[in-house]
Amino acid sequence: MKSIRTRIAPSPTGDDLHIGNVYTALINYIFAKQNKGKFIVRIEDTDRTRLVKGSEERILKSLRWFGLDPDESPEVGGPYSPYRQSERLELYKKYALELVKQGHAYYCFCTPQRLEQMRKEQQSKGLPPMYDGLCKQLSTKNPASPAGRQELRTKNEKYVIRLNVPNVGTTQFTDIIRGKISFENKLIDDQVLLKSDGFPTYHLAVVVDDYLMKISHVIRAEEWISSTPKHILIYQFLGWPLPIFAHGPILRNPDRSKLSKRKNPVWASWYREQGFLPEAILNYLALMGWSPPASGTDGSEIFTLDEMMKHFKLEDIKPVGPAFDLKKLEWMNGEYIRKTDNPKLMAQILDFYKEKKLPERIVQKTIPLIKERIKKLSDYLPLTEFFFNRPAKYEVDLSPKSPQLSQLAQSLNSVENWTADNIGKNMQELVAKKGYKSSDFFMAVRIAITGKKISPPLNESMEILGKEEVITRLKSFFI
RNA sequence: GCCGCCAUCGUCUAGUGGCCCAGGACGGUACCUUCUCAAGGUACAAAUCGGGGGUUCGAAUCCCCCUGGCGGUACCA
Repeated sequence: MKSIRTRIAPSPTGDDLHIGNVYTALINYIFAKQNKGKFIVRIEDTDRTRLVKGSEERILKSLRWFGLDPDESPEVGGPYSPYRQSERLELYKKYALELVKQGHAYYCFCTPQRLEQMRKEQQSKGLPPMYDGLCKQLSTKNPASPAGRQELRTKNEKYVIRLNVPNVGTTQFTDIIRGKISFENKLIDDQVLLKSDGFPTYHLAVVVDDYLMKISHVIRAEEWISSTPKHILIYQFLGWPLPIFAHGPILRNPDRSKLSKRKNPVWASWYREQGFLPEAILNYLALMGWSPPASGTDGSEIFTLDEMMKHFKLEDIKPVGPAFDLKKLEWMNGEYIRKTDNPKLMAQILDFYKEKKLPERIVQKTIPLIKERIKKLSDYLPLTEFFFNRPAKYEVDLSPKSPQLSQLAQSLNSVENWTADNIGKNMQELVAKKGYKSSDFFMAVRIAITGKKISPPLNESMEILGKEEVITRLKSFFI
């Protein structure tokens, strides 16, 4: 069997790895790995105007954070280097010229202004905006080689190379996820292949690289469906075998438009900074358009990458564009936090707040108290701040409770063995002896100690804080 | 406009002709537990399977039309 090779091809034009790319990467990764194949990352940096500095590094870093480690990439190299398109310019040029030589592509000298004008006219006539083929006619009128057309022009004049799409027939392909899809050739535009700055467009570069890098399955998002016939034409003109295509859904905003940074957090870094765990995000993403089969699994929506690999089938992905639901992601993240063992969770929290340099001793003790109370790592500090600093303000005015707090301080002073159990017992006895209303009393204590109406369990918190500190905090209300 | 893809609870989905007057999960509501909040448990509400036609003894499941949503329509990817 032919070896399976998949790839993702992010372009470094944004802040970081886009969550939609994470989704595509996940599917490509799973599919490659379950077939003992290779997962490749290729950086598509052919748009010089939109290039964002540092973007590539952050994309690669985020991919590592998710554990979706590529077998070949600009970082780790591989047998088909380089994996950055800006370093492969000669290749694209070579094949573009070959297409020109065969008459499957031609030089175009039209200016952006003319193109804009042309489209305007077409639109006003209700026609689909497409290149009108002016330069193609000129080049065919000239019986010399199409390349000769270039010589007719002044040396410095800018040109592009366009794909010569036949105006008859149809181009079709079978998509693993969607079945047969076909397009009429006469509706396919003479796409620019090589830009005037010498860089290829996506359409040329993707075909050349996928062929040269022996990509077996092109698994990408739905937005590429309508350019696929252009790619197929290029494969055919160059006499190359077609890869297998699979177009997954694109993630949607809650309003169902294509997931965008204006309406939803999209950068991997945002999720990291919010304290989402990479495993949880991947698990959540896996559920977009796919679900574990009823047989062979317990039907749980919580599963590891390994489990997913056992059951995943590319053809089972649903083509419907799913809305991204942050609420469900948060729930799932909470599930993962609760599943994490305490030492590991402590390490994650310490790392998450590394610039704050939280004392490990206290963090360690608080873990059991907050584990089932946080959904994201960023929920930790708001809940536990009182362990590290005395409350700066109190949510309720405690002055009317001063006598009770004073009694408590006195009573607590007699506790010899400062444990949660003993503290609890001592307080219960005081409540019984004095006939306090217990919910009021404990709320007052809670606020006195933590500053807030909502807190981790009181007794345990007081144990961690220590007798001296607890009494000091109580004293501030009656001295 | 044109081309293409898609269509089951608010959301993610199960479901491939009878087991479905549609199952699960998130979210919501109520109750239990409880010194707060969570977590956990139990229950409830929530889809006339977008609409209309077929095919069939029988359709969420197959076919057609309509509608709607989305994507594409760049010297962006």
